[in-house]
Formats: sequence, C-alpha cells, structure tokens
Amino acid sequence: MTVRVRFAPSPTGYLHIGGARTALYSYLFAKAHGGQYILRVEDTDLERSKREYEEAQIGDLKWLGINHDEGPDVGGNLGPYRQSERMQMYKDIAWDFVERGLAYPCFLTMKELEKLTEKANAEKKAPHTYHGKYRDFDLSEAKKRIEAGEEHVIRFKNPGKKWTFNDLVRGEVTFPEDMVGDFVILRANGMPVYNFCCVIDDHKMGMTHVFRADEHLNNTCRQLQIYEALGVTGEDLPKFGHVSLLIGSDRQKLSKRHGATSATQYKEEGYLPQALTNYLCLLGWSHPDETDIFDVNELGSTFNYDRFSKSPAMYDINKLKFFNEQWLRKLSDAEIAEGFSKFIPETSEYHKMTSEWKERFAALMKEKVQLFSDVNEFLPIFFDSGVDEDDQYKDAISWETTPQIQLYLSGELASVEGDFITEEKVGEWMTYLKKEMKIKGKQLFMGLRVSLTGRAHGPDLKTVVALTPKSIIAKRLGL
RNA sequence: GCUCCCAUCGUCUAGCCUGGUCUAGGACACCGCCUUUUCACGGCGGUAACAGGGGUUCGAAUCCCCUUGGGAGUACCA
Repeated sequence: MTVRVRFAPSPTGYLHIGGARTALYSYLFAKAHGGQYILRVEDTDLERSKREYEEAQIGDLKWLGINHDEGPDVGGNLGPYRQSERMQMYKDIAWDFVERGLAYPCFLTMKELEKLTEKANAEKKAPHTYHGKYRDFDLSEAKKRIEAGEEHVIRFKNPGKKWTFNDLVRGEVTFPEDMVGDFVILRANGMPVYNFCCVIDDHKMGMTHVFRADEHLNNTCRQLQIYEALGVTGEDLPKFGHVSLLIGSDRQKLSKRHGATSATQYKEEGYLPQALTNYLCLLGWSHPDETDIFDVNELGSTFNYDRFSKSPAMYDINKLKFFNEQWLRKLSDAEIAEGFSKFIPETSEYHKMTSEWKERFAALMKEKVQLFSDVNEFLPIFFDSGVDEDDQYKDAISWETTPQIQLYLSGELASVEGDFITEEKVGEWMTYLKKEMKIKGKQLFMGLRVSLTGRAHGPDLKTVVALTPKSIIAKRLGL
C-alpha cells in the first residue's frame, strides 16, 4: 500500500513555525516511504479564512522545499483539496448520519448552552454533560421545526464507548466513555466542523498516516467515533502520530507573543530555508547518527517515527541562528554576495561595487555573520569615513608612533593609482614602516589599523584595506 | 474541576523498548586556553542533568507504583 500523508493547514494566518514542522515531518515521512504528500486547505471557518493566507502558506511551504504532490494549486485525483469546495458532501454525510440515527438535529441556542455550561460548572460536572438534550427528540418533529426555519446544529451521538488506539509516537492511548459529549458536526450556519471534515477527507483522500501536533491528541477520540460511523475501523484506519508541541521560553505553546513565529518572518529576515528545516527537523526528532547539520532532503529512509521525542520542545532562536550560520558558509561566494545584496539598504555604496568586489567581500565576511543582514554592522568599515572610538582605539591613537604612521600614509596615498589600494601595497608600507621607521609589533599593526579603518577591530587588515575605496581612507587620514 | 499526554545539563537531545559497557554521550549557549600582532573563524578543554519517594533486581537513567511538577484538551476554532 502506498503511503499517503497530508498537511492540512487552515488559512487563518501565515504559516506557523509549528505548522511548518508538522508539514516537514509529514513530507519527510512520505519521502522516506516513496509515498505521496498532500496539501489540503481547511477553510471551514468562514470568518477567519482568507485566500491570501492560503497563497502565503503555499508560498512559504515551497520556499522551505516542502513540495506537495496534490493540492488546491496543483490538483490531483481526489480533489477538490479545499474544504470549502466540498461542502455538499459533508452536509450529505451529516444528514445520512441523522437518518441512520447516528446524529441528530439539536435546537439548543447559544444562550441555553451557556446556562447549561454554568450549571455543569457549578455542579463540577463536565460541560458536555447536558449537551444531549435533543438526543432522543422525534426526528419527524425535528424536521418540521427545521422547515419552519428554526436554527439548529447537527450533533453526533456519542455511542458511549471507551476508545483505544495505538499512537505512532505515544504508543497505546485510551479515552474513557465520557471523554466528550454529543459534539457538533454541522454548525447553525450550515458549515461543518473540523473534526468532522477532517475525518471524511482523510478517509476519502486515502490517508494512511496522519501526523499532527499533540494538541490534537484529544480530538482523536471524536474522530475515531466518526470513522466508525463511516464504517472505517481496524486496519482501515489511518495510523496517527501525535508529535510533541513547540513551546516558548515560558514553556507555553508557541504563539505570536513569543516573537517571530511565522515562516514568512524568517524568510523576510533572510534565514536560509535549509537552516530552518534542519533546525525544525531536530526539534522533536533525532538523527540516528546524532548528526546535527544535514540536508533534510537527504534523510531518505533514515527518517522514521520511532525517533520522535514525546515531550514538548522549546524553540530557541539562538540555535536556529547557529544552524543558519552553518548553512550560510556552505554557500558559494557569489551566492553569499547575492544574499548580502538583498539585505543591504539600497542607498549603500555597496551596490555600486563590481561583482568581483562583491565576491571578495563575501569571502571575507562570511565567517563573521550568522544572517545576511548582520553584514550591515560591518559596512561602515568600508564606506563610512567616520571612526569608532572605543577604548582600544583611543589607546592606539595616543601612541606617539601613530601620527608618524599617518603622516607617512598621507604621503604614500597620493602616489596610489586607481580607486583602491592593493594588498601588496599595504604589505610594502608595512615593510617600510618596520625597516626604515623602526615601528614594529602592536604599534605598527594597530597603528595601521586605526589609521586606515578608523577602528580597533575588523576583519583581516590587508583585505579590508583592499576593499575600501581610496577616497574613504583618504578622508580618515584627513586628506 | 475532569480527561489525555509528558518528565535526562539553562536549551535541543542520545541512552530507556532488549536493566550492567553510563564516574550519563553529543549539540546550542556560557567560561578558559591555543591560534590570530585586531575581532572573528577554527582547535582544545571546562561548568552543567537522570524531578522526588517507594518497590523489583546481585545490579535501575533504563522495569513497576505513588507523589510532585509541566503541558494540552474540555467550542457552533483548527
């Protein structure tokens, strides 16, 4: 049997980092087994679902390299892949359940429901205790009231059984009879509800495995009931794998208030997709060889559910940055130069440089940054004639040898042709200062550095000088 | 409240299933040293964990029970 897994986001916002992780796991699992990975859009919440979010999420998934075989944008044999386009089917099934006595119309209004919930709370009973008021209401009578236009929902009749299933990551899980009540499957506005559509679609779309976050574990109890009503039991049921949750530094479920939680933000901030997938993959899953830097696409059959961890994983942006740094260094100088270009403000002189200059610059800077945008901190060294007066700078500038160096440099600079100084030229200056002017050691190197770069720290001196426009250096020397 | 789930360094985790090789390994972060006449990179080293209590056993991080702690769910959201 071919493995079929899906990722089913609801387009109510941008792709969440946790969603990206479950999508990645599903995708990786399909790949590991030569199966198919499907994208299904769960847009039954009319109020919050937006097409632009759907597009954004698909875009982000593609950016991460998580490509689906079937989906609303690419089609497939078992579509449509957008739940809003499958409405009639859900309604038909819901009413079929009603006819078969597995579900029933319920006329409880929101206000009544609120009161019942209060009552249940006061009695310390589960809120769903009283949801079954219309459970045994006469169906023909109910239909009359519906025809008369009375607002109603369809509730599923909980058969009151214990449910057990074998979770791929958690092992055997059992839910008691009264875990849930008679839950709604069709809302008053006619829209079906998540637990209902999800099951119908997973079944109709031939899913063999379902990976989702731990927060859905309890939903499995409701879903198992729907499956049974659909006649799907035992081996025909998909295998479920509930992956641990991603949490923030306060150990709560990761959400917006924890900072950047959408894939879009990371894309915009210049993170590399390989780094993000690499990091996400390791948050709750471990590589059998204990390797940590790897290309998720090369995992192949190494990826399996027996290495999922059960406890929640804290999301740590510092570690993500480390992964980004590692992946950035694997890039060619030309690719890094291109990356830098995107994150350096348009007004910067950087953009006026030749591509050869940019590649040399990239080669020099790649050891210094974790993110492309970090390069901006270093730009003043090359394009701003101002100085950075920290203690070490002040110290070096106060040595009596430094003005001598500057005087010599000022004279030499005039004889340099072209817009840049070569590394060889800097070498010649050093030799002269050492041999003829007897300046050596720290006095020589730091004196040169502060005079030429305007600061006590920076990348390799000769390279920096060779990449800095002569005019900037001239200004630093007061010319 | 009730239900379900979880529990190894600050963090991500290996080890647990198939008890001994674990004075618990790796990675991030942190600290130190080396390298670099700057800063980084790199190399080497260090601090740091089996939640607690009972069992079972010759022996428990590993198996069982309890306690405690944490999380999720308890919707006409997904």
